[in-house]
Amino acid sequence: MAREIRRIENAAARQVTFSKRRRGLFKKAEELAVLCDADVALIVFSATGKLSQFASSSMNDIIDKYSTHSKNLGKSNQQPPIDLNVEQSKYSGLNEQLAEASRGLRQMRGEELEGLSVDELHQMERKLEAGLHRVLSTKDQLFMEQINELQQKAEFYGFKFEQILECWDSNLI
Amino acid sequence: MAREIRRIENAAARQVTFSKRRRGLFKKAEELAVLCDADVALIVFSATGKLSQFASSSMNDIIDKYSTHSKNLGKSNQQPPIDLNVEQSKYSGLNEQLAEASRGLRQMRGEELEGLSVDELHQMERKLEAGLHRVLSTKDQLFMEQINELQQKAEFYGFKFEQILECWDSNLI
DNA sequence: AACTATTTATAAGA
DNA sequence: TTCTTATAAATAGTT
Repeated sequence: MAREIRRIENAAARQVTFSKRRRGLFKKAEELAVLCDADVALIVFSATGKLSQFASSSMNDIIDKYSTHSKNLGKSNQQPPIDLNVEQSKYSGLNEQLAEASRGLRQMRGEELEGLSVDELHQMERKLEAGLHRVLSTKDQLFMEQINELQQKAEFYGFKFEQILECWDSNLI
Repeated sequence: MAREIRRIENAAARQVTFSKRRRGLFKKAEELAVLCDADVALIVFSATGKLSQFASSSMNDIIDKYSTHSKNLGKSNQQPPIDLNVEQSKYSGLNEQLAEASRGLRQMRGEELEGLSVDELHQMERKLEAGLHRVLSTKDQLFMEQINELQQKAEFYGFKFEQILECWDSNLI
């Protein structure tokens, strides 16, 4: 049953549909970006105000490019004080790598199984497991690196900030 | 006919796919906005630089809302003082969850396969895949949350730091 | 969350 | 580009 495209009145149903469709939408946004080499930014606020976002490169870059393109002399008064664009682009690169790895697993799985012997199936299982572990550890490592970097950044600025406040309190400045 | 999600090398095919999928993506973006009362902004630059956009309300409003949301720096010291221990404990909780999920997958795999029919093996493959995807997305989400938090923290302190340096330079303090 | 019946999207070919 | 059609993917309704 095709559903009419108008606001779902029942709040619970609306929430369920939101979850399902949001996932689908983000997936397709990423697919478009990868398949067609497009630059895609997607921002979604739920009815309750929760933000989800996707950007194939850096969200800030895309928004800037958009602002220029649409001749919008507008504000965009925000430019990150520290270099967070670097973090973001690094992160989307990570997404690509993960997509790649997952694709590999999917391919490995996708081969026709009907013709194979039990032994061959067993081997395939092993390959699958090996692939899974490679994916998980690659991913772990990348995430870890990024988290460490951000943590250091937070620590650094946090430290500087505290330091300055201390001086301030002591009337050193 | 499933197509691998990687850049389409043939330019003509890429263009055709871009047209088709872009249409689909915009349609779904609008449907999500209407059905679920969400605020949605979608910006797409083709590989050749052409802009397409959709916004369920005003693009500028959504971008502003996004900017505020993703870097809520403006107001005074409302950000929690830096507490990296919290981050770390959260992170180790995450590791536990992952270990758990992986164990589940391994168990699922570990059953004796010799006695099973090809059909049953097929089913097992499907379960494995489903499990893998659940693991990956749970993990993604948790990492994502953590990264966002750290990013905001880094942004906040970075911003404060810059602000203070500016005052300093202007001899305001 | 998981499953299934349908609908929708889309890849390939014309 | 647009149309057609076979197939894959998304999702509405249900459990």
